[in-house]
Amino acid sequence: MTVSKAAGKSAGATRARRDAADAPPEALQLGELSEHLGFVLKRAQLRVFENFLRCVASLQLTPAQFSVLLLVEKNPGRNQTEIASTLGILRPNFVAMLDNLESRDLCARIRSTNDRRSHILVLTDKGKAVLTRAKKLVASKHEARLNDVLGTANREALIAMLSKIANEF
Amino acid sequence: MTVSKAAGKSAGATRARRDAADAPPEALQLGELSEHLGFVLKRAQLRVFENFLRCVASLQLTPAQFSVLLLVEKNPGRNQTEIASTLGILRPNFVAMLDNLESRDLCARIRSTNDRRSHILVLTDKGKAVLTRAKKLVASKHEARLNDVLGTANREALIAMLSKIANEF
DNA sequence: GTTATTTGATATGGTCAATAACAATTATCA
DNA sequence: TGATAATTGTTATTGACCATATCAAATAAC
Repeated sequence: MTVSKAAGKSAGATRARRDAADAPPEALQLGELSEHLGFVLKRAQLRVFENFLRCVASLQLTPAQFSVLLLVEKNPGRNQTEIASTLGILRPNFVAMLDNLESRDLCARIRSTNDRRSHILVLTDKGKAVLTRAKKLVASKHEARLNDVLGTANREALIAMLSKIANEF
Repeated sequence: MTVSKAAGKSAGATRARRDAADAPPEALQLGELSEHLGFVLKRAQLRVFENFLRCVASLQLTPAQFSVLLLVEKNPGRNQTEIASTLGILRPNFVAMLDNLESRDLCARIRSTNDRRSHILVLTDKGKAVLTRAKKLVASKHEARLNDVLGTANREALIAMLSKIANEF
């Protein structure tokens, strides 16, 4: 990674390595790339998810799992199809996710008495407690970091723009 | 997906379906979720990638492939390790990607005369032509759509904030 | 000149996303 | 009512990505 020769810049004509006096290899130029929305968006998203995982590492929650717990808390009495589709998760892929949360006693499936095909989702007491702790960690460590980097006003503007893109693009 | 009963809202006590006169089932409340950076960021990114794929569908380029072509064009004479690591792609995973681009005659691997371990990457003539067409499609269809949704000033502010997050978070 | 490092490549496993299909249950309607 | 269609949760399966270990060839370092 550090031995490449900058085009036409090396002192020796056919030399594979730099002399001690040579300049370090130049960093690659991103060029246009850094102006493309998709590129910066993807990179920012990866960083934010990394940071989220670190912030709630003590609770072993992924962003997706956190979203499920939040949505179930906010919408008690809904079934798997409703919760999954709201999060953009396909029903088949939601099964293993719920198996995980249920095996950790964070969430429970309850057969609906109205429609015995469906499973009503609820948070367990442990699930509520974990979610409360997770919210505190996310607010104090994760979202607070965003305020440090951007400032509160910019933070709100960013969220608004991203929501607009998610809804209107 | 449309038969669930809102908690305590249904007229009939143990009825599984709505009467024709019943209100439509309420949409789920996102609540806090829509204020969480990771959530809106991920959703925006998925929409943007979808839109990108549609805009350059005629050229059969993914965002990742477009990034590779752009970076190779901007940095002629670099090897696989350098291009891949700059894009955050691991070297093993970059091999198949290059196999694809090379099989389509968009990109070529050339054994370096300086260091015969490494492959210098260059765009073929066809690769240059495809990239030129891709840039035009992306500018006129994809990035232009962002301007329509946000306005030019906000677009630039958004890119700046996302870059800051990608670099400083 | 022997050993360590680097480059591209292969093999492999893990996590997600997407589709088809199935049993149980419920909806539709002749 | 009874036959048919649709829905719910589930399984199986596939492909796209991401990550680690390892290898042969070439080079670096001592």
